[in-house]
Amino acid sequence: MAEPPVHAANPLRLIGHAHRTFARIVDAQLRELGFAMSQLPVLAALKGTRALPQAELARIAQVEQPSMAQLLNRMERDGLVERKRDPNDARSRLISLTDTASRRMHKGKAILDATRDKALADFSAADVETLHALLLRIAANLDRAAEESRP
Amino acid sequence: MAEPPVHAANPLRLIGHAHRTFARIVDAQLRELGFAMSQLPVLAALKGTRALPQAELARIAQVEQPSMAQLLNRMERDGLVERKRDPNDARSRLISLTDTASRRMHKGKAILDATRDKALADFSAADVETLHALLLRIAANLDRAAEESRP
DNA sequence: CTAATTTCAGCTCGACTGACATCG
DNA sequence: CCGATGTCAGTCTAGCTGAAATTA
Repeated sequence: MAEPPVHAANPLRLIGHAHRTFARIVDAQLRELGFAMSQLPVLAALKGTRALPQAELARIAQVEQPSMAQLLNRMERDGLVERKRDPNDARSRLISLTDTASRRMHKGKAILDATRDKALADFSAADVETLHALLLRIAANLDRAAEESRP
Repeated sequence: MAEPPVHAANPLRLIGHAHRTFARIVDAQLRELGFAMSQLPVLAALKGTRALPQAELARIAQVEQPSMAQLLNRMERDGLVERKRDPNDARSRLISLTDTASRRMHKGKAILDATRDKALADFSAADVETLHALLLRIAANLDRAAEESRP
């Protein structure tokens, strides 16, 4: 007994497993392009608009600010983004995409979408809608819980 | 414009966000007890049964073997588990809980369950069932996709 | 003086690769 | 001797917290 994986009625465990597997598949394919999954929200946010400060990117990607700083360090190292001093605020540095990142990013998006489609292969439109609605409720509940514990 | 988080019709992004938020909340509370969320599957698997080899724990917790080895290193360092040589197989070492871990783990489980209940606060039993079924399908699709890319 | 922005240091968790030992 | 199995060692992402430095 107690042999099968212990999902035991906890959807949150399944959520974690799905997330890790998805990231593993996507990252393996993106690596050949010099990208990573975590970078895609940054690329998408910067594509087509003006340069943005680090804190704004952290807010958009929904990660903590130091996590975004580390991510941008790697992206700068890999030639995907540039940091330029903000002429109006010496504390701030504005992030913008390099040309190569700008040119290559649509391929990354395609990989992400293709893998998402595999994950949802046998889903009807109604299934996707149902799942999305349930996940939105969970996310809202958790965001509220997180906010309550750190006021 | 372009202000809202970019969930943009991708349930996998919502899954990632839910997973991180959940882990952050649970870990913050478990830290006060000297636990971490990732350790709970190990504690649960070892509670009440015989000692198990590392590879078996990795299978149960659904992480790769080196990840489990690292996790057990930290748990051994913190006095939660012990490794003893397997008398029947000199390659293998059997993992078992220490008394203190055994005594404290129910509190950890309680925290996990309480946070799960917050996440699913407004869910009916049918909602939970529906979500679970949808997630199982996604997990199966992704596991298949992962297996195909690494044969 | 206070608040905002970024940076730095240190930690956990997970993945991967490659090596090594041992079993059958 | 050989293939399979169990473990270990090293490196890399990606996230977190907490604290310091700079400047508005």
